[in-house]
Amino acid sequence: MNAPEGRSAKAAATRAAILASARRAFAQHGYEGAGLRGIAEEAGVTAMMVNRYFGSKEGLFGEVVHDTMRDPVILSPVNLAAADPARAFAEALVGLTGTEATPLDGFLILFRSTTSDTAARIARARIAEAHQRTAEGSVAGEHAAERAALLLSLVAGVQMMRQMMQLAPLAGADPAVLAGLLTPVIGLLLGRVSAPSQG
Amino acid sequence: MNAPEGRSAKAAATRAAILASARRAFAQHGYEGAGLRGIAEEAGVTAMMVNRYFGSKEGLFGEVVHDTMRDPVILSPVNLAAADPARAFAEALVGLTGTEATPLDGFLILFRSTTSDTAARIARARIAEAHQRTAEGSVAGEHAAERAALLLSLVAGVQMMRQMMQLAPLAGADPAVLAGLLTPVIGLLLGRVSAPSQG
DNA sequence: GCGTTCATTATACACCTGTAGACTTAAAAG
DNA sequence: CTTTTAAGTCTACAGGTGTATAATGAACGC
Repeated sequence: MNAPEGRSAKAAATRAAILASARRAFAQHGYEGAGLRGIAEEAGVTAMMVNRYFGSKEGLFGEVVHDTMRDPVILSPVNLAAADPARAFAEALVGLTGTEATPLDGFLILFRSTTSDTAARIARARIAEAHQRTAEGSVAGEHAAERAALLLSLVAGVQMMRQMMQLAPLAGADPAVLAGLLTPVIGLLLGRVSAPSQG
Repeated sequence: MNAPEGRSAKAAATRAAILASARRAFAQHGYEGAGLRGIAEEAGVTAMMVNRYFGSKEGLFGEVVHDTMRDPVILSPVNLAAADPARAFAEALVGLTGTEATPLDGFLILFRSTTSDTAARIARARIAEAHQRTAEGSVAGEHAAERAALLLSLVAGVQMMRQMMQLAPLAGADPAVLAGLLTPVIGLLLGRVSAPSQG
């Protein structure tokens, strides 16, 4: 496909391949369930390359999490700039297909890796971070912290029921219907009342 | 503490001890993360007792899931018989402390075990089952299937953010506040409008 | 009493895990 | 060409996993 120019370019490509493979593996099998040999094989190299480029499995996981969580998780400011933030939010949540690499991949990785103490600590810190960002920037009204937490819970729950449990009405239903149902709920949690607009 | 009468009574006690230990272990570390030796040690026996009583690790997991999921998961009919179903539902959800064995332990076990293909299949079937029960028995109005799925997502999300991610506003906040915030949300999803009643 | 039965343990096996060190191989520099 | 440098692999090790088989030891029926 693309011919690398030098050895260092190839090295960077290998590193990226490992990272991509690791992201998929961690999202699917969790921290403990994913094996270095499997990750390396999917990247086309040996398991030792992981240790060469990332020091250890823990180091690789940290890099993956850092990489995936770099962009603001869900509540990107673009949603709030819309005329109807709740509807924009709902549509953004529903619109994510979940099959490809989405910003919510990070959620899967974090939740699937909570069984490991090492990964759980990282995951909790990331979630608390996202929560604080949500509470400060997106939620209005009283009990903003609680509202933000519930909003985060809803997003996480929907994503899990869809991606992990493959619940039919969420995985294969009409996105418009889901968005319509979610809009008032999210509006309630955001503290910004949105027009019902159903009928 | 309690003196067993015979050897068969002691055997039953051992079996129960293994089952209880396994439930805790699976809920905390997931299917793959939990080790038979650890489960057995916490039950005060050797790892081989697990195979003796349950055949294999997979058999043990199946028994644990069956045992935990025996009672209706969350939407017990008692909630719907209340004067304000949404509020009763919200209070029931918030009231679960999560530290002891609750009906929602099953959720944790299922979600934590989705990394294993074997366990994932069982988990999906159980969730689909709970969804159908919810959609048919508790949710009113149009798009009952989608509403039930979103309600299940909310419950699962709250429980995860609290038990797995230990998000502060959910893990340690005032239950009354959370219930007050959740009531209208749940009412919206149930399709039964509940009185605001926050004055 | 003896012999049987069954709960329980001890030992062992084959496999998998993450990782360390020595080795190979190919690209760059002289 | 030769030498050097770094990417990549091979082999191996210590520890863990689930599990099968053999041995132990105490409670039961006779």
